[in-house]
Amino acid sequence: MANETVDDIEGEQLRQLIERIERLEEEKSVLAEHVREVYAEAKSGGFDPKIIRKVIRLRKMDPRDIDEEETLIQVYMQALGME
Amino acid sequence: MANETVDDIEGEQLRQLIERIERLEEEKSVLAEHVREVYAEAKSGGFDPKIIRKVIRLRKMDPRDIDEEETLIQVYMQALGME
Amino acid sequence: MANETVDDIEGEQLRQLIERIERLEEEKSVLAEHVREVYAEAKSGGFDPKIIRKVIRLRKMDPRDIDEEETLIQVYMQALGME
Amino acid sequence: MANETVDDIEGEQLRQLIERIERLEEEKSVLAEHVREVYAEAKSGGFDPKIIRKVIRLRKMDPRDIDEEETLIQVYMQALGME
DNA sequence: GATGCGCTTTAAATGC
DNA sequence: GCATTTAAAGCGCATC
Repeated sequence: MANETVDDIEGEQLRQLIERIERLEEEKSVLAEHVREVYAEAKSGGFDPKIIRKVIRLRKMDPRDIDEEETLIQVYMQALGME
Repeated sequence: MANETVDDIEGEQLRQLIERIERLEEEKSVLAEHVREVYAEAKSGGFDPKIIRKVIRLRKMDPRDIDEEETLIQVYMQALGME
Repeated sequence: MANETVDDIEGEQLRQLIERIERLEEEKSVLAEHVREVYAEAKSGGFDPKIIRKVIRLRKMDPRDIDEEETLIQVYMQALGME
Repeated sequence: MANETVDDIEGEQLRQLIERIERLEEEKSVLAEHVREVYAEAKSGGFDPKIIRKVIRLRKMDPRDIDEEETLIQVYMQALGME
């Protein structure tokens, strides 16, 4: 109909924004489910999911940063007399 | 080549599992970025992102559960003399 | 002894800082355990812990802010035709 | 007074439970604030708060578990040809 | 140089 | 008890 109010229009904008978000979140959920399945598959194949997570995190980091951080931890440990 | 060891094979399995996870996580990141963009768009359009998040959460809930929860909160509030 | 190095001193500073943090965190853990116990007690007394958490959150908020937020949610819901 | 209702009594129970929780949470907040202050002090003394957090986490772990985990990560890395 | 804001990570709580 | 989901904290950036 012709007599839409400004509120109708804003309502329509809001609806579209929300539906876009909901659609994207739904897609994220599907992917997250797939990730869980791969971890389950890895576990049943004898791999440790926890370690896999740490390895993936390390692969995302700059090797230089990894070294730097490990070195600092060692320095602090030694300063504490923890070897 | 013919003389792959069991370790090679397991390494290959591990690599494939990890790469599948990394690919899925990358896709999730892209979607998450899109979600952020929609929220930014909503904000620039005068909508409150925080409220939008609450509305989306409410839309996912069973209306019956929403009522039930609100009622209970009211009961507890009154028991506390908080109106 | 007299020949402490600067590193010894820094190590000692670091140790003291870390031990202070660990002590404070330990005290926090004890309190958190007590909180869990009170929730368990409430539950066994027939109260719903989840609702209690929400009530406590509301009690921490400025009543003015609570109203404002609820109003906005209603406005958005109506704009979406969700009643 | 004598004519309290059951609801009054339950309301009183609820109030006491909630106030105990709020009191404990308040104490936790105070301690958390102190923790933040110690980290700030450490930072101004030239220590890296992020590394301190990691060191504290390591100190809470069983050294045996730390070694085991590091070893596994190395094994996985090598299986992936990441050194 | 400090403060608010958004994102990321870590811890807790709920449900199975 | 484990796994998922949710709340909180820390961190970095961008701004004033």
